[in-house]
Amino acid sequence: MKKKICKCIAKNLGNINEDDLMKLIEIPPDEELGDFALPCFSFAKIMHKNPKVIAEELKEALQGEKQDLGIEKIDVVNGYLNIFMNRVEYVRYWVDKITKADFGMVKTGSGKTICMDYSSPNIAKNFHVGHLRTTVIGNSLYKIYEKLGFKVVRINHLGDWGTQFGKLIVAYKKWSNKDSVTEKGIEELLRIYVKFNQEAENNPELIEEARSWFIKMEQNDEEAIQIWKWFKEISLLEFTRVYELLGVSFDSFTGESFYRDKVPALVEELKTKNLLMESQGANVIDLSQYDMPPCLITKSDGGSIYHSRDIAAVLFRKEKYHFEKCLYVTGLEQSLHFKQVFKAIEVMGYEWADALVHVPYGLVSLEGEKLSTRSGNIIYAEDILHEAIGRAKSLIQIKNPDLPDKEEVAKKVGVGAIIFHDLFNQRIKNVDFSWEDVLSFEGTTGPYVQYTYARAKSILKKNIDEMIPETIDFNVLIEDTSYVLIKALSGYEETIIKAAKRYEPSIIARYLITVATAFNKFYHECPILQADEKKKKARLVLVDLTQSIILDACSLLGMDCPEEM
RNA sequence: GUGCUAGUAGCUCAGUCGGAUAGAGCAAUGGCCUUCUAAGCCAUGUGUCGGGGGUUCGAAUCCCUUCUGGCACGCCA
Repeated sequence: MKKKICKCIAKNLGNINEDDLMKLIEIPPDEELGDFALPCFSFAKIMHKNPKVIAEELKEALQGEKQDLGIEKIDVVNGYLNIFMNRVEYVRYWVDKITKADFGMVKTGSGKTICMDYSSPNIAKNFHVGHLRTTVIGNSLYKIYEKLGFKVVRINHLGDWGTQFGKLIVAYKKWSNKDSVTEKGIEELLRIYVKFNQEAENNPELIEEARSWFIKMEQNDEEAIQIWKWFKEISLLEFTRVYELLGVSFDSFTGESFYRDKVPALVEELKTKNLLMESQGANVIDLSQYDMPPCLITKSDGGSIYHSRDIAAVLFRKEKYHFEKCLYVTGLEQSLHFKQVFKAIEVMGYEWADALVHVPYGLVSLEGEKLSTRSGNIIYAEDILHEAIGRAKSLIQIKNPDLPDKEEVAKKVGVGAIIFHDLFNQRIKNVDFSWEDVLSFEGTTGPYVQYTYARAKSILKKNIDEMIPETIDFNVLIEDTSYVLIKALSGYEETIIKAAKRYEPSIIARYLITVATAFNKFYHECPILQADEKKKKARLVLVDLTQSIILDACSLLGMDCPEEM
């Protein structure tokens, strides 16, 4: 619709092309100012005319083609050309489009592959609020890209290799035993890890001992590997519980350890390409000409480090998956690390280096303090989820005690609240964790959206015999409240594309609020069951479209919607 | 010190490839359940868009500068 209008305007303006016009045309801030608007100020200079005059001339020029373009009325206000669409035509167009399979969207991904590295918790540590963010953001981006027709490879790049396991082995041998770890699991691992760090402050020899155990691991020492494997299994058990609650899964769990035997080949390649430099006993890639600190490849003790493992990992992924793009959903604090890794790939001569994207998110703190396992200033993902589910359960008890499947609904609502809360603001914002915010179920929250869905579903259920009619009277849907709702629904495809382009699930979350708000107003003002047949039929179609878009958009966030709540 | 990042209503934030009176939610106050789920709807108030320059017909948005918070700057990840 917009395109057709642009074409016509371009024809009349002469020296402006259609694409530029598409960008200029905007949606007015107010319903009373029409459906589309063209500010004519930029033409004033070129044409040496008053913008008002230009707008008037355009208005005249378009008069003849109004009907053809589906335009109802054209106004000129303050140098703006305000275009009012014929509502019946507009409504018909969008209802037709959205009713089609997948809301009539175009699959732009055309099967290309995107690798996504997210969640990636560290073994032997608890899964906390911070991990929740990368997991939920990553999962949503996966759904969004899949929706657009990309093939996404979900990689959980487990933090399962590194000096910390040397520490853990030392700590295990000194302060724990098989039975305690078997019994208490990750909790025990955490306890001895914390103890190690405390002891090491006064006893640096412990660090040396830990380093040598890690070297043993890198040399495939049987005892070291056995303990490490055991710790890994214990950790995965806990992570799996959280993933199941969240409804998140992965295609690959190849973590850092998987790349340990691939680092030597990388070192060779770097040597051949004359990129490796010795510095203070370690091997580095000098990046000073790019104003970056050097990128560490091997430590002075010969061990690999996360830079080199990340480089080895991306080379492997490119080889295996032939990705079009590779995303890393990690904290903003790792920006420099990824800049270095990406630059390393570039200087190694791989022209696809620009396919690597760091998708950063802000830091989570607790009462203004950094999260820290050691000081106990920490909140675990599982606790948050269970707390929210409990909250949902008690609300159901009050608001809808006769509801069947209370447990199931409480789970969907509680988890939905957490996911939505985590995705509602831009990724980059720092978050100071607050129970009050997380457990809020009113206003711009997940439960609000789910509630809206349940309302819509409930209406439809009461009209099972009232099949959604093929032909409806679109005139019913042109009054303001319905029209605003349809306009909101019509923005779905654009919203998904924007969210994908900016790697920003919050755009979907905000969109859902817009749709839900428009629907709740419609719900309040336009009776359906009591309306006459003509109105009832048309409104039911609108309820059905709204319901299906809410459900679909929620799924893009990784959120479930109960049919009743 | 260098770099990255954020600064918009009392609080949490949208809006930032320049455009019409800067918008939501929370909190506060008042109204709406004999009508489709009140986890809802409606109404009311709040702004040096961190400060200062500049570009422009027009700046929260672009450029410069400055202040404040968060973070990162080689043998942890």
